[in-house]
Amino acid sequence: MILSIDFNSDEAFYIQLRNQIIIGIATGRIREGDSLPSVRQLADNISINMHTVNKAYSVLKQEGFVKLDRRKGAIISLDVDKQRGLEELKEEIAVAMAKGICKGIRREEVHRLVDEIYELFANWEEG
Amino acid sequence: MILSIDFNSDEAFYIQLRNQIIIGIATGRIREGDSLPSVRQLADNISINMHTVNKAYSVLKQEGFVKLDRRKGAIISLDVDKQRGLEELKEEIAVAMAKGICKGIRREEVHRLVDEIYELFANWEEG
DNA sequence: TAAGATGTTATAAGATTGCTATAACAGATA
DNA sequence: TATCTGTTATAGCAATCTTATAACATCTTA
Repeated sequence: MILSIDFNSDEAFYIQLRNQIIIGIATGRIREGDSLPSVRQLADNISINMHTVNKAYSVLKQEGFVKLDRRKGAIISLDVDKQRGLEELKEEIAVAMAKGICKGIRREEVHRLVDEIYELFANWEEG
Repeated sequence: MILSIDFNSDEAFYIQLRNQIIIGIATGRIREGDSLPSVRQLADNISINMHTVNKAYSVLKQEGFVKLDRRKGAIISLDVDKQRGLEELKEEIAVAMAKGICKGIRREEVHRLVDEIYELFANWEEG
C-alpha cells in the first residue's frame, strides 16, 4: 500500500498518515496481522521526520488500530469496541451534518451519501 | 441562544463558537435575518477576547452562514450552494466512516445514526 | 453636533502545536 | 558483533491560538 504526504495540505502530516492507514484498513488493502513499514523506513521513503511517523503510529495505537512491537514494528491489530465506535462516529459527523442541514441537504440525501461512501470503500481501486 | 466556551476543550474557542452557531441554525433556534451579538458584547459575555469572536464570525462569513455589516453587526444569511455542500459533507464524514467500518459498524447502523442526528436536531431542547 | 456602538485593521507578546534534528537507550535479530 | 526495532530526551524553528492595546471609518442615537 502506498502512503504519501501532500506537503501543500493544511492537514498535519501525522493526521494524513493516520487517515490513509485507516482508509487502507477499511478498504481491505491492509488486514489484521499485516505490518506497517518501520518508522525510520517510512520516514525515509516519504521524506519526513521519523518522529512524525512515530506520532502517526502512536495515535493509531491509542485509537486501537495497531500494536507496536519493538521486535516486529507496527502490526495491524483491531481493538473493536463497537459501542464506543458508534458514539465516536456520532460525535464526529454531527457538526458536519448540522452544516449540511443549513445548506438544505435532506435526510435521504445523507443516506445516499453514506451508501456512496460504503460503495467507494467496498470497490476501492488503487490510485 | 446561549453561546458558551468549554475552556478545557482541546477545540479552539473560535471553532467551538462556529460549531454552536451552525448547530443553532440547524436546530432552528437561529433563523435567517437574526443577528448575532456584536463581537465586543459576546467577547465580554463569555470572557474571551474580541478577536477570537471576530475570527469565529469571519469563518462563518467565509463559509456562507452570516453577513457582516458594519452598521448592524453579524446577520444570519445563508448562502446555499447545495452541490458544494454535498461534496463537503462527503469529504467530512468519509474518514470518520472509514474508522467506523474498521470498528465493525455496518451500513444500516450508520443510517440509524444519521436518523438519530436528524431527530436530535429536529427536536432540540435547550440544555 | 457630539457620544457611543459597530466592524476592521495593526502590532505585539505568550503559549501551544507541528515538524525537524540529533542523540542515545534497550531489546530483538542476523 | 553489527544492525534493526520502538522509545525517550532535548532543542530549535515556524505556525497557530489567544490575548492585549490601540486606532480608524462608519453608522446610530441622544
